[in-house]
Amino acid sequence: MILRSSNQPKPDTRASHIEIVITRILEAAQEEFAVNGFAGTRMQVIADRAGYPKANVHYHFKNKTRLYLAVLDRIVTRWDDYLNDISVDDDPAVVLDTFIREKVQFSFDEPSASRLFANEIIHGAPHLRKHISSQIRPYVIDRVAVIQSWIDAGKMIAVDPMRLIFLIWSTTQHYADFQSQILIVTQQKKYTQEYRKETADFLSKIILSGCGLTLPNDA
Amino acid sequence: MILRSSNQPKPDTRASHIEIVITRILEAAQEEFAVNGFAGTRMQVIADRAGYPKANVHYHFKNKTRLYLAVLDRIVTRWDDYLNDISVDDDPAVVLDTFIREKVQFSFDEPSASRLFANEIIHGAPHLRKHISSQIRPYVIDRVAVIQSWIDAGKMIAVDPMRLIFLIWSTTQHYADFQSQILIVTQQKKYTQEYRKETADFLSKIILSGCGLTLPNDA
DNA sequence: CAAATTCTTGACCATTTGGACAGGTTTAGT
DNA sequence: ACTAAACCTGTCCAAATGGTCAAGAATTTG
Repeated sequence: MILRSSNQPKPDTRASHIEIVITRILEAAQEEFAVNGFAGTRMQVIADRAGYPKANVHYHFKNKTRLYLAVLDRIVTRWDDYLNDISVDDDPAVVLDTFIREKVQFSFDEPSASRLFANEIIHGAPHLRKHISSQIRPYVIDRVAVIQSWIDAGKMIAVDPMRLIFLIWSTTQHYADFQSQILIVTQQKKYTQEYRKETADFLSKIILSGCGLTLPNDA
Repeated sequence: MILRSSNQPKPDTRASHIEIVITRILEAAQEEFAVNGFAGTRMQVIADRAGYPKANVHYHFKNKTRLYLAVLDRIVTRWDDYLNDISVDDDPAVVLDTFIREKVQFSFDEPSASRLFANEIIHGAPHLRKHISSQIRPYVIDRVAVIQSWIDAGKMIAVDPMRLIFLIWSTTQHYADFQSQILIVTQQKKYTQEYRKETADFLSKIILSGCGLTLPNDA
């Protein structure tokens, strides 16, 4: 009795199998690149981590640089998914609160993505210049305009909108990028669910307060 | 006529000469390590940058790791010099303002030091664990106690002191670590004096405000 | 079912790079 | 001035590593 695979949802057809292989390699690569940087990462280690021979990795990704770019691209795409639209009519407090909490969540949920990104920027963003000027910059300009309109409408006190965005980025990413330092200073083994929540609350509260804002449902 | 060198301040005595050599190597190494990370940095490039043959670098520093540690140690020492003492009797607004401005200045003045440090932390602080737990942690605990006493005395609103310190660290260091991104987004070639000043003003203002503080001499 | 295409992998290689070393040079001490 | 110690550097090398390749296995196609 030969089982034709077509009656099942093709659990192991060529395409889907490759997809799995690619994903496993990308995930392994992301962890390694995040921890060791580009130069410090060994193709052999990525291969081992993914569970394939090194030559297989080189079959799917022409070379180390291409693999790195693929990882970066994957991170950036997922990053963009987080970007929500905001409008002049929204309540600044609600928007900023949501924004801060989403960023905090991303940092805690995908620290290696955040670290890899940070690493790339620290080293001069050699592979991200284009993405920054074509994607991130327009995004920032857009948000700046909205925040400025809030200020003009007297909805919040006058603070430089772009630096406000940088401030939110830096404070939220800090918990991923500087995780090792924070864990040592706070003497934790890993972030607890409670610590994550209190961090989000703290950041939201102090930043909103810095903008002269309070959440609608606040006491 | 033989010039005895003892009347002059020995401009080229052995010790002082070595000092110069060591310093030049350390400076070159700091720049390279900051930009390329430990693994990505070539001893040859450091030597070239310092202006000595590679073998000379290896004479003064046993190996790459020792050189890296020496650079790190130099940074950490200079870092510690920035740490000013604070007391319960001080005005929170003044202390925080000073602290923020000093950190901002350090970021702008020594970006490579900040980046190298950040890099080390991102990669799990393999060479700084001890320093963090023996130097940084006590420092933080100390400041936390003072801030808490301010809160207890009603001098500022209740915010988690340790997270406040992390917030100041992250926002100030951001301008060094993420310099490449900020310059692209703001379309600058380099930070101007004006940008530096406005950044310090912005951060001081929004953070103090977030703590419910205002500077004594404010309008 | 046979051919063609795609995927997998062990073995191998060229290059890079940290570092050793020996011999030469300069400085300090007496 | 002479010796010993410290410093400098050209040359060489072993190890590590990204990447190649050819042959074999699996899958799709006609």
